[in-house]
Amino acid sequence: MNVVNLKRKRFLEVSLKLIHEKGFKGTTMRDIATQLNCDVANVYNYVDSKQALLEEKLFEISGAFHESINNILISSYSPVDKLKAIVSFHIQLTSRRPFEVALLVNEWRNLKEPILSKFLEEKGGYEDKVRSIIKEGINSGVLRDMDLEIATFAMLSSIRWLHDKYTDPAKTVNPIELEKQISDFILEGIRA
Amino acid sequence: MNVVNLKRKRFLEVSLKLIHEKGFKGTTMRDIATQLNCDVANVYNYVDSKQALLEEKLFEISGAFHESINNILISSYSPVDKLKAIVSFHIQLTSRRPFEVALLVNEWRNLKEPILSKFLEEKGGYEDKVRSIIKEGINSGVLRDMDLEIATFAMLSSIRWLHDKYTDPAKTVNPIELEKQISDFILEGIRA
DNA sequence: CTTTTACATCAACAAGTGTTGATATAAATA
DNA sequence: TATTTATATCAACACTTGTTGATGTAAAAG
Repeated sequence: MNVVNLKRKRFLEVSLKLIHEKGFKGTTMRDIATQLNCDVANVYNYVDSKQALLEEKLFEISGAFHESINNILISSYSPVDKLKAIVSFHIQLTSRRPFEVALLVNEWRNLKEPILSKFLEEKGGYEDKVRSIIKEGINSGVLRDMDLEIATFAMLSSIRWLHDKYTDPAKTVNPIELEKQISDFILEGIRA
Repeated sequence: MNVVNLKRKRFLEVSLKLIHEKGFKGTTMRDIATQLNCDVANVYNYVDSKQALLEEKLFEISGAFHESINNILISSYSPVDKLKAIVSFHIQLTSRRPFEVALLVNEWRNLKEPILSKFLEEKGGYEDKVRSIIKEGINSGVLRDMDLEIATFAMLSSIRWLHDKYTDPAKTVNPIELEKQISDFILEGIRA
C-alpha cells in the first residue's frame, strides 16, 4: 500500500531469494543490505533480528498448510479426493510463493529451541493427518494395502520438492497440468 | 586397521553426524573437537580444511551413485527393471551410509565455485540418465504417456529423502521390504 | 510551524569463525 | 638407541558475524 510496506515487501523478497540461494546461515545481513543498496543497519528497519525473520516467515507459510489440511480433513471428500486436494493446494501455494515454501522445506533446521520443538510438533501433526487419510483409504479398499508409513512418506516426498520448479524462473510450469501429473503419479504410478 | 585410520574414521563419523544435525555451516570445527574430546587444532590431523571435508565426502558418495547408474544404464535390463535397480541401489547405499547420503542431499549448496558448478553438472548428468530410461519406457509403451520431466522429477523425489529413515536410529527399516514398497509406489501408485 | 515518523549513514562492539604455529609427548619405526 | 610419526595442548591470528547507538535528514502528521 504505502511506501513503508512496499520497502518492507522488497526487503522480504530479497531476503527470501538470498536465503534460497545461499541458505539461511550462509546469508548475512550485509548480503541483504547490499542487494537492497543500503547500509546494514538499515535492514533492522524491517525486522527485529535475523532469527525473527526466519521464524515469522516459516510459521506464516507453515500456518497456511495447516489451515488447508484441516479444512480438507473435515470435508466430506473421499480419501482419494482429499489426497488430490492436498496436492492441489500444495501446488497452488508453491506456485504463488515458491521461496517461502522453499524456506519451509529447507531451513526449519535453523530454528532454535524451544521454537524448533514447537515446529517439529506441528510438522508431525501434519504428517499424522495425511497418514489418517491414507489409512482410511486403505481400510475402505480404495487404496492398495501397502505399508502405511511408507505410503505417507512417499506421498509427501513427491510433493515436498515442487518449489524447485518455481524458484527457477527458467522453468515455467502450468500449475493445473502439474497438479494432474502429480496426482496421477501418486495414485497410479508410472507403469502403463 | 591401525590406530590412525580408526581415529580418522571416528572423526568422519562424528563430523557427518554433527553436520546432519546442525548443518554444514552450523557445525564448527570446535563442535567436532568437543565431540571427539580433543582440542580444535587436533581436528586438522584428520582433514586439511572444513571445506575439504565437505568436498571429499560429497564427491565420494556422489561417485558411488554415478558408478551405479552407469552400470545400470548399459545393462540389458528392461526400462522398468532399470528403474527398479536404481531404487534398489539407492536404498542399499542409504541404509549403509545414511549420513553420507544426507550430506549429498542436504549440503551440496555449501560447495564453492568452481566445484559447485562441477557438482551441478554431474547432478544434471545423473538426472539425464534417469530421464533417458523413463523416456525409453514411455516410448516402448511399458510406462504411461506422462510428462517426461515430471515423471523424472517425481521418481527422484520419491527416493531422495530415504535417508531420513536411517539417520534416525529409532526407525528400523528392513531395506528389502522398503525396496519393494518404494518400487511399487513408483510403478503402481497407491490406488487399489 | 512543530513534531513525529521513516529512513539513511557511520562507527563500533562483542562474540564466534577457520586456521596456523610453536611446542610437548608418547608410540612406532629404523 | 635414534628417529620419525602421530597426537596433544595452548595461544593467537585475521576475519566475519549479528547487532546497537549516535546522528542526520526528509517527509508526513498534528
